[in-house]
Amino acid sequence: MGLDPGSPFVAAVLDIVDSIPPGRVMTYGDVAATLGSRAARVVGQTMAQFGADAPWWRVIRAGGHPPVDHEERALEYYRAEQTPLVSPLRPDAAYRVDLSLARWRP
DNA sequence: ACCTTGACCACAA
DNA sequence: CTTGTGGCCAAGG
Repeated sequence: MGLDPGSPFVAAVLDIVDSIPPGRVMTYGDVAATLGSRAARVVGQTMAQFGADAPWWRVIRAGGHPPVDHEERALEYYRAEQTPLVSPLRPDAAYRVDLSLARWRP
């Protein structure tokens, strides 16, 4: 179940993700919009199924949060790539990427 | 053709 | 911060 692996949409999404430079990010919606689409969810499905060999941590949600259930692994990449983060005000709150600095627009 | 399922999004309360 | 609502779109049943 899932997307067609041969779909042009899938290939296009992965091309864009591969083009995001280290330390920068795009939102799911940004990737879709770059393809002239509003299918942010389908971008998410694409990453879930075919994103393992792509820099998946550079595609995040519109609020700056990394993909659900991948926050810990993503953080390691952000530290290594010097991706600008927004430190939580409260220690228990989730971290976010600083989109105003890190957002990449092709 | 209808319904459900998602690494989603915007907005309101 | 949290929920809820409505919208989006491809794939599969």
